[in-house]
Amino acid sequence: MRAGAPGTAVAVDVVVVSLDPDPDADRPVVLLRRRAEAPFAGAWSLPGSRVAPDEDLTGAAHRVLRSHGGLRGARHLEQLATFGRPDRDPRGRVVSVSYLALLPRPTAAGDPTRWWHADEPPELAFDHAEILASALERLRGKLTYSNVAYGLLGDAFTLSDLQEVYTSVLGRPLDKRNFRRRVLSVGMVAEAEGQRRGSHRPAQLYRFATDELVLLDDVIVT
Amino acid sequence: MRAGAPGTAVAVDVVVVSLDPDPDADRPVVLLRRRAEAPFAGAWSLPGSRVAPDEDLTGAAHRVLRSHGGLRGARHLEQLATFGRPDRDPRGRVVSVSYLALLPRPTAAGDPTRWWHADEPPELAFDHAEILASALERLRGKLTYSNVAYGLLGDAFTLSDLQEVYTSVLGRPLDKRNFRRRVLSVGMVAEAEGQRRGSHRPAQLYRFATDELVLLDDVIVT
DNA sequence: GCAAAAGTGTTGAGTGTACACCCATGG
DNA sequence: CCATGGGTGTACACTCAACACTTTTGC
Repeated sequence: MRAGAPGTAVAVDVVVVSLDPDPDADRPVVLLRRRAEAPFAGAWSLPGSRVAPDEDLTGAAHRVLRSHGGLRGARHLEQLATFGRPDRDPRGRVVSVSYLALLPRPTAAGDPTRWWHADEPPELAFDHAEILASALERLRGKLTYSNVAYGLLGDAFTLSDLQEVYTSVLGRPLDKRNFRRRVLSVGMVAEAEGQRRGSHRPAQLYRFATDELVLLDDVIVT
Repeated sequence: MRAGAPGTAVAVDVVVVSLDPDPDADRPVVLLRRRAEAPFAGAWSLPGSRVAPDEDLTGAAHRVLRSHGGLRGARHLEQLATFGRPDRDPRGRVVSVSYLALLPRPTAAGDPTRWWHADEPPELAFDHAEILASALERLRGKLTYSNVAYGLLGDAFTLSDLQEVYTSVLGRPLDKRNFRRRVLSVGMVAEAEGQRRGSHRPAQLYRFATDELVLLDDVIVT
């Protein structure tokens, strides 16, 4: 592929983030793909693709998600930044538009992809370590002043689930009473029908007031 | 130019923002270029350029600033977003990486460029109206939680100058005492040597504590 | 009855907001 | 002495942060 094509190519790379399903892990995970060929053979990279000539950038990002099997579950996709150092790809000039995708649970990932803890990634190809870092920073920032958390939760969830999203991504504990008061008072979530049962007191289910990104006037956590 | 070149081209477009020097205007201004040729002949566009094969994206943005005469005075340059609708340029596929540049005063602009009030731009070519709008939104946001204002002020300025930057860009008045207390308490500025004199009490000069972008823990204005 | 997670209020400290007058200079 | 912008302090309302125990269920 790309045998000596001249000029500048445009690609998208997608940082696909979810949460470790182990309830005790409390860590975000990211989908990476092992590279079989040079350059960076054996290293891991973000899933990505060249942008087709008549394809929208967002469309290309969606295609990358689709091409990884079960990644239909993405509930949020946003553009991050564009990386264009001339030497970032040794094969030639490739400008990379990066995207952040969020999904509620890691889908089954077969070779050559795997989920990694986002805070301890393996050796990454190209400038993908930089892209990953900026994605995580953006996500942490947006949690505090928007409802992006919807990208990491299903349609119905408990307030403990929601709090777990926050503690996992931010990497620190939050006070339960203050957290609940806050998310309810800013109107981010509303009660849904039903409860979740377990070997303990049932928990009220909630849903997001809206499934679109909303920037909040107030901040959830400081 | 660009006679039938296939594939995807990459360009940068720069939203150059400053403040109307008329002290009563209190409005941000933006540099636009009148298009002589099709497409969009007669319309106005953001200054921009194709990215050269061995050129960094940031380098291309700097080159665009340099190529417009006196624009050496830019004190801030940051990437905004990348626009890539396949049909955004009728001549062929061009992906545009947009940048925001700030400078303290509008420099002399000769044909075919002119400064326009940013809130009442003329008819714009391509998707440049969208790019301009997102630039202004980003600037307003960053004023509140960072020291970007340094991009719109010289090395020494009075606190009234600084407040004028805020009221111009945000488009609303701010309480003088609260504003001063805030910018001083977050350590954004420090006293400089000297005063500015006029037909009134002299004003203490200040400078920014740092000339690099700093995200603040606290917010200047709500 | 035990384990496990859900759910719930109050208080004190600190911060944000509103507000009006005197000061120093140039002309 | 007048006009112009520069500079300053306080009181009140509100918000934020810290904190521990009871409830409901499954087993």
